[in-house]
Amino acid sequence: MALKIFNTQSKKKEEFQPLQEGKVGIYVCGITAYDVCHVGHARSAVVFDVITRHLRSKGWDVTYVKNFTDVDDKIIDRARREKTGIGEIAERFIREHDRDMAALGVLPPTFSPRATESIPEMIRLIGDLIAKDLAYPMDGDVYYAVGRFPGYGKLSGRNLDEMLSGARIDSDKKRSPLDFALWKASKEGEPWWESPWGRGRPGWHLECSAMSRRYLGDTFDIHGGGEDLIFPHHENEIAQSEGATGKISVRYWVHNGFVRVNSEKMSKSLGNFFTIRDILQQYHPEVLRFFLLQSHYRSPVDFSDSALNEARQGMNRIYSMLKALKDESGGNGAEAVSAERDKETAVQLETLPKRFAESMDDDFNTARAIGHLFDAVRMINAAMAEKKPVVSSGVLLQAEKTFLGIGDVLGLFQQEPDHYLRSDREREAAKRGLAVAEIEQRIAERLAARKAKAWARADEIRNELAEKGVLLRDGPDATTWTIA
RNA sequence: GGCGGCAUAGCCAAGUGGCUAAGGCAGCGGUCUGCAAAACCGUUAUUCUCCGGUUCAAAUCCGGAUGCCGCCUCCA
Repeated sequence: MALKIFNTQSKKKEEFQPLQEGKVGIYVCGITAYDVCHVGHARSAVVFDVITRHLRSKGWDVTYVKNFTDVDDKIIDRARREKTGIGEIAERFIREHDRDMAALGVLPPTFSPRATESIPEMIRLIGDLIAKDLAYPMDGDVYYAVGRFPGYGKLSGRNLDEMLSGARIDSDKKRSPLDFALWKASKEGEPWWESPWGRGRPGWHLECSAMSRRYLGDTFDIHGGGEDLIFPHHENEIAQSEGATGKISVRYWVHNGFVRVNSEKMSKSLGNFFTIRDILQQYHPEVLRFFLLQSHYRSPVDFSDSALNEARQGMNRIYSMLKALKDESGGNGAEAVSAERDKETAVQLETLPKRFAESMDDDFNTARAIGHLFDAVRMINAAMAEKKPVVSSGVLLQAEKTFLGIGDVLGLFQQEPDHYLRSDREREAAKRGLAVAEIEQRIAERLAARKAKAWARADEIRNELAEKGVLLRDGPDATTWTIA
């Protein structure tokens, strides 16, 4: 099966061929470490985590690089406000970032370079650009001469003249308003490094060119990031990298869509953001992942509590099936007769990984892939619901194995089903200020009433709990509960 | 102002020329159940924002309108 990837530059789905047989290099723009991450960052992280997992599941040896910007105006501002060093600020928020990512089940990249570790590479890159007359020093700064790079605008689909007409002048040091800083002379109290142009620090765009080249080479397979980075950040990266090397730098550009809140982009500047950790207090990390993966990575997603709750219900459906599967395979279904349903289910399960992989190969269509998953859920439930145990232990085991295998690619279903469902109940109960022990006490009372066939009493307790949002489910020998 | 994207059921969301327009959530009817819930079965868009056009054939391609969003300043 051939993998197709939508390339931002060509605006088409293209068949993906790694540069080197069996190996894939992927670079994703990470965060500027000056604050905790919000759900927008979570989307980018989860999307590229799943992309990387899928590439690996295809047998490729993936080198995944995601950087940290650890020197930047915002970091400097914050350090100043908090009367501490930029190193401390960056260190702190890198740690917070790593904590959030771990909680989200995002696998660590192969390399997580920090900008300040590649200053010599950046200085060399600037030197090459100046030598090629693509950059010019000016009073301790160095600027990229955008007009001298012929391909400028090829990623974002803009042309220089149009941009020039709308550009505003933000510095009189630049020859053209579109030129951007490769190196900034350090001002009083700012961090600096020695360079041929004096003490200063690197421009933001330069960092990614230097780091991607250092870890992945002049030309590499995939470069990713949020769609807000297309212009100017990624356009400038192309100008820098390709200007310096004369080679194509990135073969496939991949950009994820935004997380929105009430139809507006979630962002720091709008102030309409939710931090990852706040959301994870209210929802299981897999619910957040599932929510994000239910839409295609290039579409915008609208973030809301009700949307998360819908995702939560969907996850409960799958985990309930997985739990039933476990209960069943440990129980009397083990030596079942091989009925028609059994064969049907087995066939569907055999083809599920293929259908899943095909969806993923079609530009990482997780939404469709998840649809296939639910088809299988219904079938497995149907097989288990038949009166007689018509599903053989082999099929049950296969079902479990298949779901866990697919879960490895999506980063879902990693929990023990029973544990997941219990933690969901407990979390939801806590949100509503309900005590689990009290609920279970009432359920025990009701169970006693039911045994005595005191139905009125039993229903009274059930209604009382239902008013609080606690829904009961009577099993053969126990009553479980969930929250609406 | 320049450039670009999106519009599919009550809500979310796949599908980008031709089989019955996936799937989830919510709802309704049934099976099951002491009654429920869950699960299962059935059902919920003769139609894909609107108006034209191309085609034997369009949600899918083209033109126009309307609405929403993004980038052009830092931003995943």
